[in-house]
Order: sequence, then C-alpha cells, then structure tokens
Amino acid sequence: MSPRKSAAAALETRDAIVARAVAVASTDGLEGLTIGRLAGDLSMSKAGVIGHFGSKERLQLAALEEAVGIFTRTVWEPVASRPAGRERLLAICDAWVAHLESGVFPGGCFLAAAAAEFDGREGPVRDGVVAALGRWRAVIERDVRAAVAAGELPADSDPAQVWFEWNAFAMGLNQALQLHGDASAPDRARRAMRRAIGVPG
Amino acid sequence: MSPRKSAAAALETRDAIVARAVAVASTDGLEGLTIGRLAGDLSMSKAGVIGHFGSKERLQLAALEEAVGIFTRTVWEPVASRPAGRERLLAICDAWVAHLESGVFPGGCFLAAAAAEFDGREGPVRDGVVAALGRWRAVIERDVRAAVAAGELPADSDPAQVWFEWNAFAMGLNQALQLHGDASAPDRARRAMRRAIGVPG
DNA sequence: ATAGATTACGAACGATCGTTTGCTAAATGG
DNA sequence: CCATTTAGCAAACGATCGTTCGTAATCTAT
Repeated sequence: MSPRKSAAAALETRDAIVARAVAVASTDGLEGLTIGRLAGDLSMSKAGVIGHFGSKERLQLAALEEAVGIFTRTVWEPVASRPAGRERLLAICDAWVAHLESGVFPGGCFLAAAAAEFDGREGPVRDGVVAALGRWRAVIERDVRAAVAAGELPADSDPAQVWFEWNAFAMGLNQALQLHGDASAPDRARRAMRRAIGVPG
Repeated sequence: MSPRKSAAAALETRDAIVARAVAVASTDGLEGLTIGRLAGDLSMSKAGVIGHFGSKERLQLAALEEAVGIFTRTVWEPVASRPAGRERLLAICDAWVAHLESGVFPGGCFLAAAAAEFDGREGPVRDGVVAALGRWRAVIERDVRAAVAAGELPADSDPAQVWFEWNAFAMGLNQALQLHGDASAPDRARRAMRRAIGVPG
C-alpha cells in the first residue's frame, strides 16, 4: 500500500517527523510526545515513525536537537558575525525577545519547557537540555567579559549574574506570553535585560 | 481484605493521597501523575484512590490546591501580619528564596512546573494556575504601591515591572537549583530581587 | 437494633502506550 | 540484471492508562 522512498525523500520524511515532534512537544511537552499521535498527524504507521529513530527517547533527543538548532539560527546566527561586546549583547537581547515573541514554537520556548519538565529526572534528554543551556550561557558570559574588558560595561559586572538574570527574564517573558498573553511583557523583558547590564532603558 | 475507615480516617486517607500526588507531580508533572502509581505507592487499589476525587483532573486540581496552600503557609503567612510596604516586601523576598531553597517539593517549585506544563493548554487546571499566580501577583503589586505611597521606594517604581522581575527570578532560581544544583543561585536571586526594587544588595 | 451511607476492594472495560515482527516494494550497488 | 539494502506498512505484543461496576465491610443515624 505504500511505496518506498528514495534516500533523499526518506530524509525529508525524517525531517517532517522531527518538525511535527517539535511543534507537539512545545505544547504538550517532550513526555507528551506520542508515536501514535505523530503517526496519525503525518498519516504514517507507528512503525514508520519509530523506524527513523529506534526509540521514543531518541526521537525526543532529535526534537531537542532541532529546537536548539532553531534557537541558534534565529537568535545567535544573525548576530554572530558582530564583534564580541556590548553591541552584540544588546543585539542578542533584542533577538532573544523577538524570538520568544514571534511564536516560532506554538507552545512557547521549547528549551524552557524541556528544562522545567526534565529538571527532576535523569537521562540523556536532561543531559542534552543542560548542555544546550550551558553553551548558551557560555556565549552570554563571554560577551559580558569582552564588554567589561573593553570598558563598555561597568567594571564590576558579574557575567554569571548577568546570565542568571537574562535567563530568568527569558523564562518570565515566555510565561507572560504563553500563560497570560501579556502584550506588554516583551517591553518589560527588554527593559529588565538592559538594566541588568547597566544600560539605561 | 480491607476494612472500611471512619469519616475522620477517610479524610486522612484523602490527605495522604494528595500529599503523595503533590510530591510525584513536583518531579513528574501533573500530567505524569498516575492513578496506578499512586495506588501502588500508598498500597491501595486504583478505585480506592480515584474514589476520593472522581476523576484524574479533580485529583490534579486537589494537588494544585494543596501546593498553593503549602506556598501560602511557608511564604506568605509568616509575613502576613506585618504592615504593607518595603519591610514586608523584603521579608517576602527572603521567605520566597528560602522556600525554593528548602526543597519542600522534591521536584522544585510546583507552581512553576505546573505553569510551564499547562501554559499551552486549556481547562480547569490551567485556570487554577493562572488564578493562583494572579493572587500572588496582586499581593506583590499591592505592597509595592504601599511602599511607594509611603516614600519607602522610588516614586517611579512600577508594580507590574517588579512583579515581572520577581516572578522571573523565582523561576530562574528554581531552574538553577533543580537543573544545575547551583548553590550560589539563592544569593544571586536575593540580590537581583533587591536591586529590582531599588534596594542596594 | 436496624437501615442507610460510605470506604475501599478486586476485577474488568476499552483505549492507548512503546516496541517488535514479518512483509512488500522500491531504490541502490556491483 | 540481479542481489542487497532500505522505507514503510499492517498487525500484534504485553503493559499501563483512566474509569466503571459490583460487592464486602464498616461507620453513622435513626
């Protein structure tokens, strides 16, 4: 009843599964992902879905990887070519807020949801979340240090504190948008993030 | 094989179920709650568990209500008798951070987890989360207004902005503790919350 | 003392979970 | 051109899901 696809088309199938998994997981959580539901959404058999990954956990990891890729492409890559420092930090701030505001993920920030969901468990998925957050944290802290070294930010700026506050504001913005539909939240987040690095709003 | 209990003892049974449900949901999420697992943990039958609530959703609502009660008792009630204003805001800040630090919920802040889990859905559970957060928000904003009126905080303090930032810091602290075991996070959160209301750390 | 309400049980319901097994059919490699 | 690999399906696996039903046992109220 179903003809086989070429190797290239099979990759497209895999991508379609991952894309759908990201969308579903952003609203229902990575644990709420279901092989059967994905199969139904994509008009495939359950075996056809799971065959690309081997297990549900590897499917979750693929969805996580794709979500991290989306975040990287929409927030980091547009500003990556700028020199490290205050300018790029402000660009990151705007891109980050715009990303959360844009509704790329129907259920809100994928990483925030995954972090909240897996923060009390163990395993590869949790490890992947921790690693992704760690990489992003390193990016932010590096730019804070560069900005301080260049005299663009107060000399007593604490990179770890900036990361703590920025990450918190991103989570707060995500909650305000998803839970309350608060249209004033993006402005609040931008102002708070600027103030956190000593830049007047 | 199992004798019936008195009305008073039945309430104890119900309380035991809710207490266990709160603990499980704080790590595995409200959707991860399972009648069968609860029954096994409490050496009861599934019917005996669900009989007290009627449905899983009402069990989730009972767990949410209990978690909100715990938060209220440990964070709000100890400071409720103080007069509204800057003093009480600082006391709330300390109690809030201490609460998250204390590990009352094995899986971290129950409300934060429930908010992240249900922010993309609809129904009574989501409504309950929104309502609980709204009540807490009203408490914070009222005290900010009182402190401004008393001249204890800068006249241009924005109550909604203070709530946004405090709530964000609480989420950030919860993530830092649960996901990274970051022992420096409580201090960071306290400092950030104080700075958010213009109080030097 | 007796009748009714209530707690909790065991058992079963259909549905769905993740996964495995054979199979077909098409694309690929020699 | 033929052998091998591979994508995907249909079907079934045991397990578990939330829920319902009937029943036994005990408390409560008359």
